[in-house]
Amino acid sequence: MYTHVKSFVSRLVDLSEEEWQSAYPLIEIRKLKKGEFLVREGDIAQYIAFTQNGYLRVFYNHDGDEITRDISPLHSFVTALPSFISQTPSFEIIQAITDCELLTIHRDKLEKLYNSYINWQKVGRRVMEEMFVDTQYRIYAFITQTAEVRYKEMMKKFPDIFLYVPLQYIASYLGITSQSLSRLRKSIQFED
Amino acid sequence: MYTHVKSFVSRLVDLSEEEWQSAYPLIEIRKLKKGEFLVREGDIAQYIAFTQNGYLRVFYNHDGDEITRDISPLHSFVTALPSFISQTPSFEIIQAITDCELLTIHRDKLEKLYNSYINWQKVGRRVMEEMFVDTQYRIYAFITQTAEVRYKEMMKKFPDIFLYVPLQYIASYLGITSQSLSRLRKSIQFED
DNA sequence: TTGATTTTTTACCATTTGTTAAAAATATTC
DNA sequence: GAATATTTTTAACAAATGGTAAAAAATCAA
Repeated sequence: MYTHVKSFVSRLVDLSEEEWQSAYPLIEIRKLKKGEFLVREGDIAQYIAFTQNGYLRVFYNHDGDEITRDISPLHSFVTALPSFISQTPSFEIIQAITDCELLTIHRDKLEKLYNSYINWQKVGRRVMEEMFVDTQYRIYAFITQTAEVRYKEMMKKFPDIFLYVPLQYIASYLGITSQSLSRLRKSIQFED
Repeated sequence: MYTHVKSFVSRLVDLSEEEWQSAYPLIEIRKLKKGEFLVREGDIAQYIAFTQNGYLRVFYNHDGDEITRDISPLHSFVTALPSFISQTPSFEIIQAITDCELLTIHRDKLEKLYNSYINWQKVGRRVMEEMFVDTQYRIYAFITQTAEVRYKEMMKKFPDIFLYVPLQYIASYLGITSQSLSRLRKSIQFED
């Protein structure tokens, strides 16, 4: 049940059995059908989710376009952080790209867990550090790489995502239009 | 002395006088002349810095080009995080753009502080959350905005940086060449 | 399966940004 | 202050990506 989240967290902080036991009762399992929403625009994000199964995308509406900030890798944490932190209405939307099974924890319960165990507080910090570093690398990619290189790197890093996620979302994640991605894919086709 | 860092941290977590007192002895003041380095390529980042005064840039060498990932706003935390976290040689370089006065804390002492006070652990988490959210906004900007808009937004948000920081670093931060920035500035000149 | 809807591809032209090289402006050093 | 080095600007052309429109392909729903 908790295998994936345990191995994710254990990589960052070594938690005692007691610390784990105190967390389990706080976790709620939530299933989303493809297309369903975890957070709608204007909602206050109450949950952080771990993707036990399936893929989520985080996006927002920008002049009628949906801008994809994130496509969650399998077995990773996802939330609309600006809303989750400050409990303000979310501009970010979280939607299931495929059927999903999520382990979620409510903000208030997480806060309590953080305040009861210094090690859980540490998990929160370490997870954030990792997410920050990942995002930094993505910024470096935007500065130094063409869309073609970003696309190829993404295929290498997340091959599974390409099996399940519509290209239009991938295009937006890469910072280009779906037409540009299509052209780019065509030109790659003839390379090898 | 600690006014700026205290107001930065207090915005995130409410710390007791005792918690502050335990932190002060760990802080080392470090002055850098313009051009000096806080972290060199290959160093292991041992310190996190708070810019009491002056501006730092974080960059790395990419095929002979210096790619600027960050120009630190006044009164903010700076470190080469990938190296700092994992204590591996840093590809990121931190250099003083102007004369700087930094409040620094050594990694081991910070780790001890984190492990002694749940509230300091919380500060670490909250700082990371903020940095992550800021970086997300920057990614949104890369996806949705032209370099011209990114430049204008940057001028609005950090007008002081333009007084002290060479344009070539700003260009790199914006993800364009200094030639493009120059052209862009010229075209803006005649708008109003 | 068929018809409707959504997604992806194609094509053409416009815009943005990169590349290279040189000139001009500014800062640094002796 | 003159000489040198560095930074910024300019220009012409090249490459990458966007915008628009429409067709083709794939997917979904009745």
